Amino acid sequence: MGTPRTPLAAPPAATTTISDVAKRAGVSIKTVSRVMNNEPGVRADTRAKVLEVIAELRYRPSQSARSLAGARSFLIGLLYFDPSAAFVSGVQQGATMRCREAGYHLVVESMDNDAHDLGEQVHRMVSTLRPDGMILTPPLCDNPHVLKALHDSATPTVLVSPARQRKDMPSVRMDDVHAAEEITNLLLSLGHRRIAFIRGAADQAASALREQGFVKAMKAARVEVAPELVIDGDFRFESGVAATHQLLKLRHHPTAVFASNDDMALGVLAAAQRQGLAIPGDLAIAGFDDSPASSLVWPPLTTMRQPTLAMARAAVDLLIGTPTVEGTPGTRTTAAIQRVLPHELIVRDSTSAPARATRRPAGAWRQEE
Amino acid sequence: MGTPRTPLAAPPAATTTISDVAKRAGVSIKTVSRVMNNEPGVRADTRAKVLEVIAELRYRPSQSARSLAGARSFLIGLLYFDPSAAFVSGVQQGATMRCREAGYHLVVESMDNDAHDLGEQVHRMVSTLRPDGMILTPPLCDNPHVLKALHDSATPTVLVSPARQRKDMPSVRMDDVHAAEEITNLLLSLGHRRIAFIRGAADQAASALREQGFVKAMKAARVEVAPELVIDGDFRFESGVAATHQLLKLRHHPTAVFASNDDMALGVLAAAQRQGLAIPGDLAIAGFDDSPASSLVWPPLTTMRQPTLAMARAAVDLLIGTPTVEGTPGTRTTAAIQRVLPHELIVRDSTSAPARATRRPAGAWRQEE
DNA sequence: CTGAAAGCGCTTACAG
DNA sequence: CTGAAAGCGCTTACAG
Repeated sequence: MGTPRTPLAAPPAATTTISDVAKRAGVSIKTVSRVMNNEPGVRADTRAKVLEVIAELRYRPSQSARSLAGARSFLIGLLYFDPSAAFVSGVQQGATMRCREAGYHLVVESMDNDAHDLGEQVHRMVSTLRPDGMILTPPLCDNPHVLKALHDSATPTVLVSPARQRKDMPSVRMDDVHAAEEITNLLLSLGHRRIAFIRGAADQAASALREQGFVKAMKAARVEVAPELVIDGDFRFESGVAATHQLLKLRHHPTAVFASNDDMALGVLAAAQRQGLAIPGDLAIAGFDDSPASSLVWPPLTTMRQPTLAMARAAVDLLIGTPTVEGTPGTRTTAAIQRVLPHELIVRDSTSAPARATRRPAGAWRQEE
Repeated sequence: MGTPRTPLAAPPAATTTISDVAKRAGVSIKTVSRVMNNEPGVRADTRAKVLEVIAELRYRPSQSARSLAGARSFLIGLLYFDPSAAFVSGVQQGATMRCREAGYHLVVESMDNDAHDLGEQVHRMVSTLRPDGMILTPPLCDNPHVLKALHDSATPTVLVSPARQRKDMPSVRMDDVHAAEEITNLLLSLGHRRIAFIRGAADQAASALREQGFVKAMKAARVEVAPELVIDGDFRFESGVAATHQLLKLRHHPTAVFASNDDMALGVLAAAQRQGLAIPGDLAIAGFDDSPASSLVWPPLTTMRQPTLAMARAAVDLLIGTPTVEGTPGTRTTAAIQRVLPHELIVRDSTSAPARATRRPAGAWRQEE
């Protein structure tokens, strides 16, 4: 070791190693290692002494050394595409918190789902970092190249909200069908009968599930699902706007709209207000996601909160083998584990009973363009 | 070294090491190391041969081994608080991309700015991970405990948009004053004279700078800054709503509002529309941030795009010593480097000239509450 | 231009 | 219950 260039007069930057602790505690490095890893077979007083020295010296084992010598790297990888999604933010937030609690660290990598060498990129990351596990979010969790690279390298992987369940990888998800039913039931219970539904992007798994929930609830209530009220969308604001124009052209308007996500619901809100409709009186609107923007408009949107934080924490637990809250042993079994976490209906001001009595001709509210 | 059994046929799951490459290429591991690290002093054909074998074997050096043996860990840490902020998303996105390009990895850690043991948490992360550098975002980049822990451990650190410049840590920022001037000038050029300004949170550096820019532009245009039109806010939606109520109580309404950030501008928009004002005709609104929500409302907000991605990339470059685009050598000098990156004015539909001609009494538009 | 040796700071078998 | 030895896969000085 050369002369470490000391930045200021303060502390000598020389790092404390396991040997320093061993020497000071009067034990071998193996014993210190045992204490660090909570292994059994150390006398209580020896353990206490070692712990004391560790605290005194502020010793922290080197992740690199542990990783190189042992079987664990204490690194969890999170792969994502589409950075803007509030969904990914939540997952990351939950994962980073759980990782810290467990002494792990989260390495985040943003990858282009359409990159030609995506598999190679994943292989590179995994082989250089040797993470103890990987967490994949949509749409990466359904990308065959990503999945193959991870499978080939035998990296433990957890999928968050995947479209398809896999035999070899556990997954964590919410119940989209049931959640969509709940929203629909809310609308029904408020007295709505002509309820429009705006579909999500066709290539995303959640889209079909949410529509399924909508239809299920409508049927259960014996309310007709009018074909002209079920409109294609793509999860984007603009498609919500377009869908609204289409809906308002109908002779018989809907009194409520359930959009498959908040961005589209926001589009409905904007377009409807622009046409002079009072929300929720003339048109009740519900979204899905509880995105940040959903509470930054007036009226704030009724929506469904996804358990993103909880899903992420569960994913980490599955990876590091921590028993979860419910007592599910987080063992690395080959059986396809699938954890379903509870969602939460967020009722805000964009939904109310249809204002039949106080209904006015739409023209009275129309502003000039 | 025992009998070198050459495994060829079946794909041995054992990871490829530098020795495998060396053997196959007929050179020493040191030469492979040289090639990997782009060190000079390797004959061109030797280098080519090694590179060929590396590709053939899909060899990737172990981050742990490199880190343990050498001076670099190839890990960059990103510390953040307030996960919801679109700002942090952008920074992370830029950092993760730049890291991958440079062969580094981004370790993300979310920390509570008010944690009592924050300094200890930072120390722990740094001493166990030995990152080659850390990136701090507000408000962590101004937290004395964080700064002290990083300084003490001699970890190269770059601050993104800090309130105060430090001698020992370079920073990356945008020009808030100038950006605010630009927005104000846009409003002025549209013909507005009674322009309201909503302040940001008092404890954040950007707040004062943006107000400064507003005042500067107004003075330069010789337009009075009416005291009753400058209102306190805290960067949150609700404060935008409150400010609007206050402004609309005035006998002499403003024709335009410049809110210090988008969340507040969204509050202004919601409150104004609720009062029956036409936006932008009755009231032009401008925000700051180009948040996702800013384009998910009607009318979409005129705002200022922060160079978050570029700031993050610049931060990484400063840390890993890559020459930046502009040719600034990213050396680890002790001099306080301060990079200022260009912002971008985003003009959308929430701003227009004041509709004096078509002005109607506000009462005509007021809806019942 | 190239390589043999030492060692980074831990954990993994083993012994006792 | 505890420890001495070997080795993980690289890079750092050194030699030549």
